[in-house]
Amino acid sequence: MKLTEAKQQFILNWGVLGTQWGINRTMAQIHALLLVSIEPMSADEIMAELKISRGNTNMNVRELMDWGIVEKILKPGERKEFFIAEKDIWVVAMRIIKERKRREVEPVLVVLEQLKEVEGDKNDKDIKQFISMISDIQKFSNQASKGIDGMVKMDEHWFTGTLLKLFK
Amino acid sequence: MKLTEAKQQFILNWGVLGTQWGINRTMAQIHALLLVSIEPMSADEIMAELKISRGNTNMNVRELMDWGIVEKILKPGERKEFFIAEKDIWVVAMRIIKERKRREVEPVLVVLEQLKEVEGDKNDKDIKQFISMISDIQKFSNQASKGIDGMVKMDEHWFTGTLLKLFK
DNA sequence: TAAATCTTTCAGTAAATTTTGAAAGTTCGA
DNA sequence: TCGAACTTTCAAAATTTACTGAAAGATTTA
Repeated sequence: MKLTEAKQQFILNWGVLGTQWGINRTMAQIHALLLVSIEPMSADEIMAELKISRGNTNMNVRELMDWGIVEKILKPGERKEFFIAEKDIWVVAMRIIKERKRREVEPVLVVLEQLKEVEGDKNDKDIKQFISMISDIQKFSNQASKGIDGMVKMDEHWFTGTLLKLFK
Repeated sequence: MKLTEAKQQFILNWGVLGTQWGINRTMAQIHALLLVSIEPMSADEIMAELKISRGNTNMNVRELMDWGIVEKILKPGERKEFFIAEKDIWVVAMRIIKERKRREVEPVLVVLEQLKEVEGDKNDKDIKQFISMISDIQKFSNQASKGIDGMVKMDEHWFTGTLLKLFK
């Protein structure tokens, strides 16, 4: 398999994985494309490579920047904007996890906290079991958070150097 | 807030969270409903509660059973089938994580392994960076796996007893 | 300040996913 | 072996989500 083809395969697979985890296909593909691209890419190049529209490109690149895993850079003497992805996979993963937690999980936790204040006799069997269920979810969430924090700290230099870091 | 209302809120929120993580809304809602229901529920009861069709109910309950977090039970003398959810949140979470890994992540890892066998000079800058990117993803994936396994073992009795366990 | 070049927005369209409901399938008791 | 009670299937419809492309907005340079 040629390098170009391998990169395409990578992009395609990354797109599918994204879809399954609630991330839109194009966004995941642009991310993959930038991950395997040494040079920063312009919107036009991304459009051409993935065969998508300008609007689509713009929206998803912006979203990737919101997630903090893609950056806009300007080349001296060039009018166009170029984009690069954070190449350190560990950093990428942690940003994604933190962001998803903040955006999606935490709002639910706020609601759960409220739900615990359900009216009625706290000794009532039904109410007891409901509160206990909610508490367990909260406990789980806390444990998971701690686990992840542990992972963040886990040997910060676990990965061997790569050429990719040229862009850091 | 009344218990009934609180349960509804829980179900709704669980549904939204599911959607964001690539799980269909109804499936997440049925799961939530069974989580907060003390008694096993029949398809008819689920349909009525969530206002969904028989077909939809059937498909999603089956899917939940495939994930190993909902079980079918038969009541003696009853023709209908009833369903209960695994109530231990820790067990639920671990099943989901393991299943998603198996179904969604591992197939990608297989592809990645293949992609490392890209043709060409392994000293070529482009090829080097591509392989190194793939390797980093593999390494990350391994570390995460280990981290999760660690969590599984982490104090297996972290949670205090709940009435929910009556159904275990 | 006008024109050229590039970016952003968003209404309309397209694609993907989910849901329905009726028909077919199954099981069981009489 | 019939039919009542229930479950499963799946084509079509509904809904949700993503994408396009043209127009408006911004920025730079001449």
